[in-house]
Amino acid sequence: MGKPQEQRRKEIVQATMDLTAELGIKSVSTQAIADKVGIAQPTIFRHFKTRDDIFAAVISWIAENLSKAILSGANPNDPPDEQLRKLLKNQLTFINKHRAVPKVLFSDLLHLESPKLKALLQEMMNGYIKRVTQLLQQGKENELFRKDLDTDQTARYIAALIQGLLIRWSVYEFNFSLEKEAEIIWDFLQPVLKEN
Amino acid sequence: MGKPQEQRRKEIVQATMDLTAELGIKSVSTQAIADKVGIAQPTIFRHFKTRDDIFAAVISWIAENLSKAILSGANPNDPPDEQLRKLLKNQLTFINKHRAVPKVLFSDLLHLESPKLKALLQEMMNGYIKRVTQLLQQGKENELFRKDLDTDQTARYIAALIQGLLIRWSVYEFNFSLEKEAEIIWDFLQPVLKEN
DNA sequence: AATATTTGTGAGTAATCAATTGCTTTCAAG
DNA sequence: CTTGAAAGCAATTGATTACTCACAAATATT
Repeated sequence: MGKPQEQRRKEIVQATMDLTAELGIKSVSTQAIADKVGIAQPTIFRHFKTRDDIFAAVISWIAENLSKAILSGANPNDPPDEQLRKLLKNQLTFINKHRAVPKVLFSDLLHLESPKLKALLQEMMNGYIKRVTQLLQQGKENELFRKDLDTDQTARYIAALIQGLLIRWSVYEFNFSLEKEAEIIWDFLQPVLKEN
Repeated sequence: MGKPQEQRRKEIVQATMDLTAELGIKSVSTQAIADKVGIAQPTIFRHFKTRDDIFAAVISWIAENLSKAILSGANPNDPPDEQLRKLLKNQLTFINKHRAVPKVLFSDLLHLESPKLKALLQEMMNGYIKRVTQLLQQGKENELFRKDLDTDQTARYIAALIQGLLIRWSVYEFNFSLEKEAEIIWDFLQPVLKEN
């Protein structure tokens, strides 16, 4: 017998993410994954029923760890604007380390293909927007943000801004630091959030 | 003999865009295109050397017509802020009519695959950012926009914002009007562009 | 030690798809 | 009316790929 179920599954997910970052999703065949892990191709199917299931596991991994990263160091005693700043920072720091994220998020997967995967992604994005909306709302209540701020709309645009940024990052071969960009985006957002 | 070269090419490009909007790029096979046009699959290759060449033609078509749409009704006598508003409006109105645009723009194509296609896309995006930067610069000079506006940075973020918006539009099955969203985005941007 | 279960593999299957080939039809130019 | 080129097609090819199957080896259970 080889390695125990759980460890192999993690290895496969990790290999899939590495390959995705390098090659793009389309080129990640079960053969390529098997080669990377160092097992035979049919062995993949001992651990995952289908190829889509592998990507489902990848998306779950990302959702889980991104969520952790965003919450880590979130101090409820901080004022909401500081919490939001940290959220953006933590988010981009995490993605900076995982180049597969934009490739998975903005692949053809997402534009139809598997409804199951699409649902997973939508759920993740909804959670993100919900959290940002919450912080914006709190900031409004504490009079840190402008009174007429449309929290829902703004949260969606912040999410859109980040997504667009990730696309550029991915298209231009990760040739700038996402982490640094967090500061710049935060500055960019100030006039939107705060009174004059 | 069938239809003349140029007309068939256009038909193939159009069919490809229609199918892409419906099914996503991955499902657009040369067979599917041929069926839609009403010719045999090998006939496709009388008009295009490879499948990638078809998508190159699609991207060129988009680049050309998006550029036209953006410039159409651009009155150089308008103040720069009004020109920018119209640019966003025209851009989103155009894309609203062509659902293939986000699918092509944010497909796996873009995340490596064909370097030729990637170069085409980058060129298109660069042209867009250049134009926006120009208008921001003019607005600054006319004191319509804040003095400390980083035109380059802001142009990139406006582009990112639009890209993120297109992703949401595509993911949520085009269930809101992009054209209406143009106004909302414009309002959102006001505090960024203008002095308090 | 005997047995059952899990993990592993080599060989293969079936499907998909872009692209080729050889031949036919259509049409315009001379 | 002939001829040559463009446009068309049926049949096929070659490559890729997710997934299966029959069997072997390793490990856990009794």
